[in-house]
Amino acid sequence: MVLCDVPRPRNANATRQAILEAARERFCAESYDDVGMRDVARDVGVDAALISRYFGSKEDLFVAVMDSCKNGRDLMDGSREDFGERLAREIVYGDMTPCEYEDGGAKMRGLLILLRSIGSTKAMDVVQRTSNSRFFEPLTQWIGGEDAPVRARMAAGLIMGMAIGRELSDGYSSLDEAQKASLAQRMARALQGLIDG
Amino acid sequence: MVLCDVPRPRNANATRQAILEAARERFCAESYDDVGMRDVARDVGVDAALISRYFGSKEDLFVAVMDSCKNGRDLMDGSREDFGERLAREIVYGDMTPCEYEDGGAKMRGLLILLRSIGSTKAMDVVQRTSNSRFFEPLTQWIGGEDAPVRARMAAGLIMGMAIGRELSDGYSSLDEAQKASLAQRMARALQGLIDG
DNA sequence: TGGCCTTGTCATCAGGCGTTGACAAGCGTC
DNA sequence: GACGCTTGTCAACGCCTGATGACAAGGCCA
Repeated sequence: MVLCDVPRPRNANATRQAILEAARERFCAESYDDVGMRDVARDVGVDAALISRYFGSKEDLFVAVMDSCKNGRDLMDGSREDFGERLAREIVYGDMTPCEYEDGGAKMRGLLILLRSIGSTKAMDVVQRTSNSRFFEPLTQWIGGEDAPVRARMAAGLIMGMAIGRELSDGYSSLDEAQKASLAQRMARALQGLIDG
Repeated sequence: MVLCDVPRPRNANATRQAILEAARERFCAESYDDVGMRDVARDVGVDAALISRYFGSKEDLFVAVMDSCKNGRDLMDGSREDFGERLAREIVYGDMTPCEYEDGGAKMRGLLILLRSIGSTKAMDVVQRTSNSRFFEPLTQWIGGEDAPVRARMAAGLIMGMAIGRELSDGYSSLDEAQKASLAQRMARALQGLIDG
């Protein structure tokens, strides 16, 4: 989103990194199909051809973006006791759209990117692979114990579904504050129940 | 998917209907962006230009498809007591892909189409409008009682999330039969709990 | 049978996409 | 200061998309 009129110093690593971050923002806000190489290039202030040269193809860029995200595992940062509340708060109240580096909502970013491109045929392979290796499997392992795979699926389903529901209803804008609080509480309880067994 | 080598009898209504059904199958299996007018036309055995003439634009066709689906409300067909079990069974065991008319999985079709195109910027307006008027609002009304909007969001989230999780993990193929049963049971209980209060 | 409205086809358009290879400009090194 | 590698730009390609308007052919009615 930041255009530089003063020419960027010639630095391959920095440019590559800038492309990666711009792409991450784009994939965070739009689906795989809707993100264009030219869009990303414009954000960085660079020619689209450069992206092809640095990353190979659009799909490779997408993979690189996914790899650069602190996927899944971050959801499990913090104590086990308030997992439900943390997640619920993040989804109901957190701002997932701005997508700034290391900031609020950053934890959800990898997941958000997956959800955005979930429908795209072209990205499906990557999405499936990534969601398994970066989301389902770590969550299953983290939950542990009896019936962990099943409980992880349920938790993941609830998390994804609520995140999508939020997108669909524009940040749960039709709910008032009390209702949002109630939603967060219900979600927290449901998630925590799945974690605790 | 059915190609007719013998020329279709000239019948505007029938052709229009055939286009609508072919489009419904396509939108059921692919995202808005991935479905091409030429694909739909080929399925029907007709020229793509005809679709434009009958339906106006691709977006209009998408709207017509959504209108033609028995959305949302169908999820609430049947008794209130086994809502959770019905839905859970549909999602965990039902085949949502074949997408045949009036057959198993048909109830989920409208929802499936929404989920498929959830990431597309071009379809977002229609998706948001439809998911509200055909899914969230009826569900809220059907649940009724105290806190209905919140409980409806939770239920919708769980349904959508589990449906997506299913797509992501290829029909929960990594789970064995016992685990699938456990998943269905957990989901049924969670949903029913939301319905009952 | 001849006319005419309806139904469907065909060629084509403008625009967008990802990608490519040839060229320009910066910058360190000898 | 000139060479040469790196970094970035530019123009173009081939392909695909949704949409349009001119045209062919079926089918009904007089």
